[in-house]
Amino acid sequence: MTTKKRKKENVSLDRNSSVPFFIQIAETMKRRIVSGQYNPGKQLLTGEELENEFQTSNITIRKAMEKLKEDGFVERRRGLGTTVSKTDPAPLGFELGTSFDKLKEAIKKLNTRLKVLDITTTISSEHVQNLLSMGSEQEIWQMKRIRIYKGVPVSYYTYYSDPVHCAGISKKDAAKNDIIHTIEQAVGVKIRRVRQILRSVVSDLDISSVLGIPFGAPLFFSENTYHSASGKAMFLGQSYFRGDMFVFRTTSPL
Amino acid sequence: MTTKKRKKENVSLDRNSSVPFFIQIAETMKRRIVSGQYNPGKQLLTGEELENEFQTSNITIRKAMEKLKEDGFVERRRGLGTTVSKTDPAPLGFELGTSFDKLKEAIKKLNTRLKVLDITTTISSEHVQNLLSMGSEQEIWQMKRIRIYKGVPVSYYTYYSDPVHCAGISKKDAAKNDIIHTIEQAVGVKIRRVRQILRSVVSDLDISSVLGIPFGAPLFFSENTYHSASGKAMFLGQSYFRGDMFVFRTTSPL
DNA sequence: TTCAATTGGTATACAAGTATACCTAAACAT
DNA sequence: ATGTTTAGGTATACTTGTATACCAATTGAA
Repeated sequence: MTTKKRKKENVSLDRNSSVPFFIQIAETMKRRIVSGQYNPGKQLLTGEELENEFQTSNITIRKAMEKLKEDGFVERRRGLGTTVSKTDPAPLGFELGTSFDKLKEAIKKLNTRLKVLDITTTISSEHVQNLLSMGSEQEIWQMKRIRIYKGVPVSYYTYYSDPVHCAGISKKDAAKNDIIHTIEQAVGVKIRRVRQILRSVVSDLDISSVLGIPFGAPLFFSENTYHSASGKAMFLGQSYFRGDMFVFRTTSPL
Repeated sequence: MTTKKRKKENVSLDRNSSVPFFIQIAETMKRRIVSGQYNPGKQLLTGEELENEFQTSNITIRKAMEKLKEDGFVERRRGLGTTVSKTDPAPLGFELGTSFDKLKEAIKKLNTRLKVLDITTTISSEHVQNLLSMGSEQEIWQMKRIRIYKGVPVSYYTYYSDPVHCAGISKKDAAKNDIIHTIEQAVGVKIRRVRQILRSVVSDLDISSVLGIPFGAPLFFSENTYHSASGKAMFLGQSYFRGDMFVFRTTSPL
């Protein structure tokens, strides 16, 4: 064996993961390619080097590269090697502002429609009860809807509020873009402050089913509480945004 | 067969996923539990119901429930059923503001230290070159570092800039919290505007290795460009934040 | 032509995930 | 006591992912 290539060797497979090695490798290489770590025009990355880097076998590497080939990221030719073909980063996306008012404004501009999935009143979780300062055995009004862009669901919303005010909200009302306005009118109180938290999470089967995305796909999770002037939380919204379709953008003067 | 329980049946396994069914189910149930969809005190969710809901077999459901049991979310007793035990949501976390200045401020308050992984100059990707308006064959200065909290890496940063200004930046300088200040001094220009985009992504092997998290774990990816008064991008930062440890929070008056 | 490099493939072996079908054990109500 | 409900388990069979150790085919250079 000739010592021609330096070892890299700080990356290793996740042997606790249930995700097959060849998928782990394919995804990792995909990100390296789209982030420009390999010269797109030509050459690079031989099977043997990859076997060494990821400490795995012929077959596993070949399966990984087959997947990259299927997905159109590389071409492979006997005797020549593997060449990077496409280097496209993300496909399409919506850009949203991070502060609530900008988010709302940005979302209005999108050419999307809303579909109400259901409106119910149930006993809800402690977490929701606490956020809305409601009693533990009290029923709560709950509305679920999705946002659809070109026939594709892109985000999923659940809203909670006091049933005594919201019982009269119709499916038609609930399908309107400006849900806060609808609620304000139902509750009879002006919303003066919104508290928003934003998390990065992955999709489980419930969300995958609604949004039609794979299990484990990245998501933004946003939880908003809407407060009256007196500071009381009137209304709670939980939203999931497809990570492959949404980007939050801000420009800050320093 | 008695028709005692209504069908739910809109959720289905992701049969294209490489993640085993029992993991998909366990993760889905975990989220249902922590989001309070099952009464924590007692009862609920029998094996047969789950077999029906997820359209799978005895063994698969049992493996899923074993996993939930291992993770401490349920207890199972023969003849009685499965009871929800803990309902803890997320463990610990940092709260960051979404706008850049708030983020910077929030991060300073954290009791963390920075470790510089390496400083190099290389040919970088088209994407980085474009953002910094540099020539395609031009070398670029690159610095990688991680933020460590109680011995655990929590975020991973890569910075790019023009090598003619940054060549003199030492590892010690690079380990300082206020990297913008360091760069400003090196480049000799005041930064006046920051453009930030925030994405939700999942970890690949490269990031998993650095942050010590599982493959597929959720992450925030933030890309910041730092502009001078003239509008020129002087500096580029790419950051990954552990999704299980960071929350972005804003409060907006309406 | 010959050789080295590189992708592609075969054979064998083992482990894990899953399905089907059936059986066992504990708890409780009647 | 008996039966129902529910978790736990067995047996068999199939598929997929992976490792090891080979071999085959293509390309280009010496």
